[in-house]
Amino acid sequence: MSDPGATQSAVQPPLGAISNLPLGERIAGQVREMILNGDLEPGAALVEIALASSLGVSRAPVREALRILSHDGLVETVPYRGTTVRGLSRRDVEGLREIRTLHEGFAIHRIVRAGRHTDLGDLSALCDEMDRIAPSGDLRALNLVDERFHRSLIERAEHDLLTSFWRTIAMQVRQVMALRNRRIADAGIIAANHRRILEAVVAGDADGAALLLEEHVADDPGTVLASWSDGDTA
Amino acid sequence: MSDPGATQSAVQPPLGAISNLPLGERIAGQVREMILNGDLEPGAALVEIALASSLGVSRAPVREALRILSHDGLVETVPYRGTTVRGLSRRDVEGLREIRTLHEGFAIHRIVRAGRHTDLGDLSALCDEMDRIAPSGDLRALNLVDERFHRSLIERAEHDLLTSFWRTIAMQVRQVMALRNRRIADAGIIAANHRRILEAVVAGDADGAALLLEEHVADDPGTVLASWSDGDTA
DNA sequence: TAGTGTTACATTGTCGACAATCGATTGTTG
DNA sequence: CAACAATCGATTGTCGACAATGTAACACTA
Repeated sequence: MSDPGATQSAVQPPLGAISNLPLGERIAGQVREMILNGDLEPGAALVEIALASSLGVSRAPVREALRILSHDGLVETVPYRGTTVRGLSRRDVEGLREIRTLHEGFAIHRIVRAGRHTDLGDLSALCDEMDRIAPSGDLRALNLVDERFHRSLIERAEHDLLTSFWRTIAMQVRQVMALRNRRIADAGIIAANHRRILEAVVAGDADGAALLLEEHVADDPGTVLASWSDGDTA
Repeated sequence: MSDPGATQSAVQPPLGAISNLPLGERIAGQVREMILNGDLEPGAALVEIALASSLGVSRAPVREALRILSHDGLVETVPYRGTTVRGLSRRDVEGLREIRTLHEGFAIHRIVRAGRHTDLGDLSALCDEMDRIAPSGDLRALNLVDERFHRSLIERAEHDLLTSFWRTIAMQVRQVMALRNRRIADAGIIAANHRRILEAVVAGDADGAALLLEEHVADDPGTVLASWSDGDTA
C-alpha cells in the first residue's frame, strides 16, 4: 500500500509500460482522472454495465474499479442502489482543510524530531521547479508540482499509516481543485510559500513551519472555501 | 460511510437479524472477527476458493469481502499472488499509537472549540459502565466499552473524514490487542483514566485532556509496545 | 555445477448469465 | 380522492466456468 520507489519523479515505469496491471486498477485510474478533471460531476451515476460496455470489458473489473474509487473517497456506493460520484459540501471542504493541516503538521514535527530535516534536497528541487513554472502562470503544472511537494513531505515522515491516509486526502484535494472555479491565486506567492515552509523545516522550527503551512493551506485553491458552490450536500 | 445510528449501543440489529446485507459484507464481518480474535495469525493466506467453499458461497462475495478487509488495513493483497493477514511490526504499533493520539487530540480540540463539550452525557454513562465492569477484571468487556468511548469521542467531533479514518485506526488497535499477550493493566486504572479525560474535556481544558489521553494511550494494551514480538515485519 | 529454459500447478483475474433488491409506476379499493 | 397493494424496469448481487499470471520444480545445456 505504501508505493515504494515513488519518491523518484517518474510516475510511469521507465520501460515500455507493459502494464500487466489488472484491468480493474487501470479502469479505476481512468475513471479517477475523469472525476478529478471534472468530466464527471458530483452525483453522476456510475452504472456498472454502462461503464463495462463503454470500455469493452465485463462488469467484474468495473466493480473492482468502483471499489477502489470508493476506498479513495471519490465515489459513494449504496448496496443494490448504485454508485455515484461523491459531492463535496462546504463542510467537507472545510473538514478537508483541517485534516490536511493536521496531518502535514504532524509530518513536519515527526521529520524534525527524527532529525531528518537536514536532508530535504528533493523538496528544494521541487521548490526550484515551482519558481521556474510560476512566471508562466501555468496553474495546472504548478498544481502537479505542489502535489508532489506535499506528498514528498508526508513520505519523509516515514509513517506508513500517515502516508496511507494522505493518499485519500490528496485525492479529495485534487477533486476540490477540479470542481471549484479556480481562483487564480498568484502562482509566485504559492511558490514562495513552499520555499518558506521548507526553510523553516530545514531550520528545525517545526512549529513555525506548521504555522506557515496552515496559512498556506488556507489560501490553497484546493482547500479554500471562498466561492464554494454549496449546492451539493453530499 | 459515516454510519448513522451507530451512536446507540446496539451494534446488531435488534430484530431477527434477517441480514439484508450483501453476502460480501457479512463475510467480511466474519473474517474480520476471526482476525481480530487472533484465530487467523498474521501471514496466513486467505485463499478465495477455499474461503468460498468453506462458507458455501461463490468467489465473488469472498473477493468483495477481502477488498473490504483490505480497506480496513487488516489484510494485504498482491495482484495474482493472493491475500494474507497483515502482520504488524513494532514500528507499525508505534506509528499506530502516534496517529491515534493525533486524531483523538484533534477531536478533543474540535469538540471544545465548537462548544459541544458540555453535553457529553453518553460518554459519562460509558465511564459509569467501566466503573461497574472494572472490579470484575473482565478485560474483554472493558475493551468493548473502551472502544465505544473513544468512538463516541471521535463522533462528537462531527468530522466525517476524521470518523472515517478512525474506523481504520480502531480496527488496527483491536488487532494489536488481539495479537499481543495481554498485559493485564489494572482495569480500575483504565476506568479512572477515562473519567479524568472526560472531566478535562467537559471543563473545556482541551490541552489538558489531550495530554491525559496521550498518557492513557501510552499505557493502553492496544497501543503499548512493551513485549511486542518483533517477529513479523509485515 | 551454474545458469537457463520449460513445464506443471496453484491462485487470482475476467467473463457472461441468472437471481435478488430497490424505487417508481400503476392499478385497486375504501 | 387518499391509501394501499401489485407490478415493472433498472441496477446491483451472486454464481460457475474459463483465461491470465506467477511460483516452484524439473530438465537441459555450457
